[in-house]
Amino acid sequence: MGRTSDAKERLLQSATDLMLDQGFGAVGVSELCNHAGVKKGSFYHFFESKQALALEMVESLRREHNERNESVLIGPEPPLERLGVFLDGVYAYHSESCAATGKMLGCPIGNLALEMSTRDQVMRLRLLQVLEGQMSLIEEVLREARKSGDWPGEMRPRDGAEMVMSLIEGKVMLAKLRDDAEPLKDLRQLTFLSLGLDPAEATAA
Amino acid sequence: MGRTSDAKERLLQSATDLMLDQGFGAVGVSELCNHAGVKKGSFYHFFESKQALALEMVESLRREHNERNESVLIGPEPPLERLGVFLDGVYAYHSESCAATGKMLGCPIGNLALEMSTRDQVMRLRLLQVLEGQMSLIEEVLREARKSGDWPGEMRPRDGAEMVMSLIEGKVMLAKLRDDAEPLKDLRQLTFLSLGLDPAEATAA
DNA sequence: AATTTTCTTGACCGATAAGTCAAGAAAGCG
DNA sequence: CGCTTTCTTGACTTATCGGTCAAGAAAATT
Repeated sequence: MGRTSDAKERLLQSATDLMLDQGFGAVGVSELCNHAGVKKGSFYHFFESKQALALEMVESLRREHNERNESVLIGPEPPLERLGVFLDGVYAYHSESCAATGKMLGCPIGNLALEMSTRDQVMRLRLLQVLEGQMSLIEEVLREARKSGDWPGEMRPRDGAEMVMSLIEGKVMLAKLRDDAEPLKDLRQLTFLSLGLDPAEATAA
Repeated sequence: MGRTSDAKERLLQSATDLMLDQGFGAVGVSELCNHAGVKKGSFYHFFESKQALALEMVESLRREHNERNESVLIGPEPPLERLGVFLDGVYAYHSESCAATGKMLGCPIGNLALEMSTRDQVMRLRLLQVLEGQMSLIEEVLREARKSGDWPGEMRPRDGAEMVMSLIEGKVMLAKLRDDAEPLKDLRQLTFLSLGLDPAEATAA
């Protein structure tokens, strides 16, 4: 019933394009509308506020993120191999987006987190959810690696997952500050070393 | 010659108070002036732009940061003990500022880095300088630890320093997303484990 | 005391911010 | 076809943004 439109999808796409680069605050509603080829009135037909748009954007980021991560981190392969592929994927992602845009954009979640989480509790909790979801996947991988004997030591899988996540976010921040994705190239090796694993051996396992 | 004033210092102080909480973009010049008890005309007498103010703020952050870090990371104590004290200091800092403000503000440098570094190259390079300075100190500590035999293994001090820094920034981000400084409590232990050290033993060393 | 320099004040600028609204156009449905 | 619902349009509001300016007040210098 009624007219159909893909304006909402275009707005969400423009939001990810612009806000992941410049941040939430630096992108105006008008700018967003221009980029999407939509008039401001239509914007407020689909979203009750700029914040609401951002929340939907995060939700779609979460879905996308989660889908990709699950497809990599869950599977029949040995757990540490899955983790390695995941870590290489982080480098590949940033390397490609860096080459495509000419800028090192950084982590979509991390960027929004540091910009907004002291000012917007709803947003903070959503972003936390995304990160916790990702950590849970890593935790499960580490749990399996412990069980299969691939990951010796006494570090708890939960703590290990937090460590891996922190290492990723920290390194991505460094890469962004250097405007260069190359610092992420050794993410796999660095992470494996931090977990107390021999990278060469763990990859072969 | 001419009138004297501490308005500039008050403005810089207000800037750290407000921008470290809300970010650069979210704090207006007027808000800044109100907080400092200074009229806008005076603001532009001392700073040629809002960006210039922010750059001076970063410079003062750098000095303060560096002073504190040098006093902890350089000294006659065993290198790993110094590193341990430094890491505990990170927790202490955030724990106190969190208790004082009721909010987990996160890393001053990291916050500005993710907000501004894709939009302002000058700011990006300044912030990078601060982080590189901090990493150099850690690198030197690791170099000494390697030399004295306290830190075995083949990880290069430079890579170790990057790892430690990434771990800190990543964990601080997580703490900020959780609005709680407690995740930083085990920063020392976690870092030592990542470096391939037994935390208990390294502390005793 | 007179001069000169520095700082302060408050009114003001154009631009842009997020958000509103009423009227019209397009499509789906009976 | 004709009705109804959904989407689009563009003009509009109010507030705030970063920044300017000219004139005056205060202090240091001579």
